[in-house]
Amino acid sequence: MTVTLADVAARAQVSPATVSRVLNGNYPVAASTRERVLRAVDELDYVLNGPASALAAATSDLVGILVNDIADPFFGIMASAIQGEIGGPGGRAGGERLAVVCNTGGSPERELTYLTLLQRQRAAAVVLTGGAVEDAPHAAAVAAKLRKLTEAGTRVVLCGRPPAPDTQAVALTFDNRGGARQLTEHLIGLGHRRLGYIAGPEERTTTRHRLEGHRAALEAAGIAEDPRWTVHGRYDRRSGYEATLELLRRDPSLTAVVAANDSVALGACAALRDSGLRIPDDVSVAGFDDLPFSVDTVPSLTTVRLPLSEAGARAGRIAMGREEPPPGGIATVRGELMVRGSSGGPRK
Amino acid sequence: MTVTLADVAARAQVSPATVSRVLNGNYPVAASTRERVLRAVDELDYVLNGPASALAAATSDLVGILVNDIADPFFGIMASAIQGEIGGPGGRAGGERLAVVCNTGGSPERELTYLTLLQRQRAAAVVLTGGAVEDAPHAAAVAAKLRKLTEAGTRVVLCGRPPAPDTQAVALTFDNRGGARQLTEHLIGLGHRRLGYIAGPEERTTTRHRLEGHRAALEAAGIAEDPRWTVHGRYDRRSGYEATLELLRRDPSLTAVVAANDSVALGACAALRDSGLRIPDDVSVAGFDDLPFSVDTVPSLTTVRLPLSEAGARAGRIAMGREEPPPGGIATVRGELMVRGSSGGPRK
DNA sequence: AGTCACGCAGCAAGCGCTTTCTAGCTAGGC
DNA sequence: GCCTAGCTAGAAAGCGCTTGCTGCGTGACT
Repeated sequence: MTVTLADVAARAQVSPATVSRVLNGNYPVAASTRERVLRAVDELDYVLNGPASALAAATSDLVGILVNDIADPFFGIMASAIQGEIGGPGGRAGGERLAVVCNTGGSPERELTYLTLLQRQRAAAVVLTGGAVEDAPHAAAVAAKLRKLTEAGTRVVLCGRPPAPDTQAVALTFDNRGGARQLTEHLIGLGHRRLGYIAGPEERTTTRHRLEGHRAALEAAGIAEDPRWTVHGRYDRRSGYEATLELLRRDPSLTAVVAANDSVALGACAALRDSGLRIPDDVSVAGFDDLPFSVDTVPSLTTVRLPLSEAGARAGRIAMGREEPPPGGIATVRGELMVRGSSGGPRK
Repeated sequence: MTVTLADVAARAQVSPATVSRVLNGNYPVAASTRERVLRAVDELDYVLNGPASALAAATSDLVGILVNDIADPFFGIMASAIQGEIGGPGGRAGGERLAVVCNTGGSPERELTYLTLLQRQRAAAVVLTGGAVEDAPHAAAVAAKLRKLTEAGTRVVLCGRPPAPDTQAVALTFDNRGGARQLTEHLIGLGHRRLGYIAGPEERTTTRHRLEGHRAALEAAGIAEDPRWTVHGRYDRRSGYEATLELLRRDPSLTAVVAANDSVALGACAALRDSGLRIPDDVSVAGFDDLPFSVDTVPSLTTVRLPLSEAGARAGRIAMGREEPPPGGIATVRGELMVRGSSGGPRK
C-alpha cells in the first residue's frame, strides 16, 4: 500500500541498491539511470522511510534544539537562528535535516527526557540553549547524557549556556556577569546608590551570574549591599510586576530597579507606573537581553544587548560541522550596554 | 558497542520479545519477569533505538508542530500549549512523544518540505498553526500532502488556520474576520471616520480575513473606503513603523490606525510618537492577538484577544486523540475585544 | 481424573533501507 | 588481440525492533 524503495526499483528497472544510491547521491550512478530512477520516484510519489533509513545507516537527520520556554522570544530568536543554519528544509538541497525544537519548560526532568528521546532517535546533533539548572545531581545527569550522546556521534553544542565540564560539548557562553556589571556600573555612574535587583529563579546559572555581576559593580563602587534590595522571581513580566511592588514596600527610597531580563523589566515599569512613580525621573529601570520590544517601551529600555541571533547562527553552524568550534570548545559571547530612556540620574 | 535489546534480553535471561513487551507494556508480562528486565535495562543503561522501533512498528512517536515564525510569541505561545498537551516528556509516563516544532519562516516551500520530512518520519500527528498562504497551487500541494499524511495514519490538526477542504484535517479556526470587525466597530463607535489599516502580507489568509472584517465594519457604518488607507507589510514591528509613516504621508488627517497584529501596532505607536503625535489624543491605535506585552505598552493596547493557549491545548489534545474533534471537523474560535488605553475619541 | 482455558514466554519472520562485496562491461595499453 | 583498469549495477547480509503464532504449564471446571 505504501510505496517502497523496491517499488521504485521495479518501476525504474533497476535494483533497490541503485535507487538508494541515487537518492543519497554518494555513489557513482550513470546519468541515464539516475534520471530513470528519479522519474520513477516522481511518478510513484515515493517518500523515503526515515526510520528505515536511519536504522540501516545508523544515523538520522534529526537535530534537536532544547529551549526553556518557547513562548519567550529570547528562546524563539535563538531557536530561529539555529534552525536557519541547520539548513532545515530550504537550506542547501540534499542535506535536508529536520531541526526540531523541544520545550523543556525549564524542568530538569523534561530536559533529561528530551535528551533521551533525542538519543533514542539517534539525533545528528543537539543544541541546548539558555541557562542551566545548578542542582548538582541534575547537572551530573545531564553531563552524563551529553557524554553518551557525543560518544554515539551526536554533536552537542551549548548556546548561551555555561560549559559542561568533562564533556565534548562545545559551549558558546553569554557573558552575563560582565554585562550585568556594566549595566549596574552605568546606573551607579548616573549617581544611583540604592538599587533594587529583581533576580530570576534561584537555581539557574543565568540568574546567579547576572546577580554576581550586579553585586560586583556595587562592591567596586563601595556600596554596601542590603538584602532587602534583592528579590527572586520568574523570568516573566508578571513576576517583575510583583517583585517591584515588593521592592517598593521594602524600601520606598530606591532610585533604580535592575531586572533579570527585559520581560521582568516590563513588569517593573508597569508596577512603578501603577505606584505613581515616573520613569526615569523617580526611578530608573534596566533590563537585560534587549529583546525586540525593548526599544518600543515608553520610555525605551536601558538594557544589555545579547547577540541572540548571531550566537544561535554560530551554534547552528557548529552543530552542523560547518564551522570550526572555538579553541578549547568554549567561547564567550559578550553583551553590549544599550543606554536608553529608562535610566537617568536619581531624583534629588 | 551500543547496547541493544538483545543484550538486555541476555542479561535478564529472557527473549528479546519479552523485553520489547515490557518496554511497550501492551502485553501481559509476569511481574517478576518485568522487574528483572527493568533492572537489566537500568544496569545496562539501555536506550531504545527509535528508528528501529519505528520501522518495526510502522509508527513513530514524533509529533510535528509547524509554525510560521518561531521568534514570534504568537506562535511560541501556541506551540507551547500544544506541546504541553502532547505530553512530550513529562506527560503521563509511557506515552512519551517527541513534540517538535518546525519553523517554516512563512515559506510555502519549507512548509511542504517539513511536511514531507514528517511524513518520512512517519509522524504520529502534525499540527499546523497560523494563517495559510493563499496561492492556489501551493494550497493544493499542501492539501495533497495532508491527505497523504492522514492516509498513512498521521493525525492532522490545523490550529488558527482555515480548514483544508477535501482533507481529513481537523481545523480550529480563529474568527479573524469577526474579531477585526468588532475592533473597527469599536473605533467607529468612538467617532472615528478616517481609519488607516496596516495589513499583513497580501497572500496570507489571516491578512485577508482581518482586512475583510475591518472593511465590513466600515461599510456597515457607511464609511466609503479610501485605497490610501490600507498599506500592506509584514507581521512585525519594523513593518508597522514604516507603514504608519507611509499612512501619515498619504493622509495626515487619519485619526486611527488599525494594525494587523500587536507587533505591528507597537511599531505604529513608535512611528506616531516619533511624528509628534499623541496616543490616543491625536491618533488611536489598535492591534490584534493580545500578546503578553500588549498590556504593558503605554498607553496599553486596545486589541482583540485570541485564546492562543486554549486553542493550542485543544489542538494538542485532538492531535493525541485525547479529545473528540468538533463535529464536522471544524470549530471556530472567537476573539474578545479588549478595549484599553490606546483607543479614544478622535480629536476635534 | 481428564479437559479446557488461560497466562506467559519464545520463535521467527519481517519492517524498508544501506552498504560491502562481487560481477559484468567497456576502453585503453603493450 | 589479450590483459588490466575503471565504471556501474546487483546480490545479499544485516540494522534493531515488533508481533503473530506456537507452546508450555498451571488452575478451574465437569
